Amino acid sequence: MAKTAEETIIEPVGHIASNIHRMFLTVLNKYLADVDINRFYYPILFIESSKGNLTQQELAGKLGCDKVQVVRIIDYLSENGYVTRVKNTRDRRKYGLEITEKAKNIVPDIKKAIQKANALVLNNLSEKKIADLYSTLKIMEQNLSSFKNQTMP
Amino acid sequence: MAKTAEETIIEPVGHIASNIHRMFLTVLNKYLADVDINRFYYPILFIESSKGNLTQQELAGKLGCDKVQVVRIIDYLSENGYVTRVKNTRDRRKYGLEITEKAKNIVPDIKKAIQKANALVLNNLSEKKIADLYSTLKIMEQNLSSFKNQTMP
DNA sequence: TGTAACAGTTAACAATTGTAACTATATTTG
DNA sequence: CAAATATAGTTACAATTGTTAACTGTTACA
Repeated sequence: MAKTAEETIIEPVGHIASNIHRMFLTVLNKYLADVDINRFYYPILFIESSKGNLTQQELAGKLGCDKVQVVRIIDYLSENGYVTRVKNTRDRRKYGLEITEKAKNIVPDIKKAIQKANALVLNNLSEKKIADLYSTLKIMEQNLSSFKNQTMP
Repeated sequence: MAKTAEETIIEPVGHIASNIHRMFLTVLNKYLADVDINRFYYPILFIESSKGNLTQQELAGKLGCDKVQVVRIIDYLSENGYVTRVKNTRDRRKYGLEITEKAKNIVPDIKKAIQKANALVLNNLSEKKIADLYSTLKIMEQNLSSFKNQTMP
């Protein structure tokens, strides 16, 4: 069946993932060409749905990135008028993230664009294949993040 | 079954892909910590298996990136003594890419590391799930690249 | 011969990421 | 309570990547 390791070049999963990621962003950007930002659409949805009760650390957890990257995301979104930082009065180290009216107006567009881009990339795949894909990707993320939290074996 | 779009935040496939890519590279680098390069392992395998009959353009096609990025890859690999450019005598615009002895020595390590990283990220997944994943990812890549070659619909 | 196409390079700039060191605030603990 | 420690967020730096345009040298072809 399968060739042995010596004969076949196994494509690293990360390499495929990288290509898909890059192309996906290009598609999403074309669908959202009218919006005056060109990235970080997805964090806006989290901030919107959390109704102000979301700190930057929590957002980092949801996005699977580190807190420095979140600072960059929030800087970018607030510079462009989509998000504001609101000091948490109980714990003044924290900020609650809130979206602006400007952001609320484009949330439906973002959702539609993500759906449309997802539909494009998942074209020619059955419902079952798509469900399997998501569950498989989630398992992969877990495998990798549990490795990250280990010392080397 | 599934919630409607208004209720659920659909995670963009590209976002998942990005996280997997980033974590995968970290894993691969840890497995190859002894090697004095920290990226572009995968291109080495292509160059090795092509026995000198591979131009930079062809490599770009195989890797799914553009020729400028290939220049950077080959610059990096040749500066570190893993690859040499050999002028094609028939078409003197082209170079044949060849790997050095130093590279040949680490090819098995690279293959093992990629296998190991793949095995890690694909842990807890059956053979069938893995095969499905690869075929699904390939379909996704095709969907995206056919979009790229279109004018906007 | 002249013109277009191709392979590869260079340069410039924006975007992205990783890391470490830093400020300010809160919590723990002796 | 004071000192040590932890947490939330920021800043700064370095390396990488993406993208585009302009460029050299070579080949194909009309």
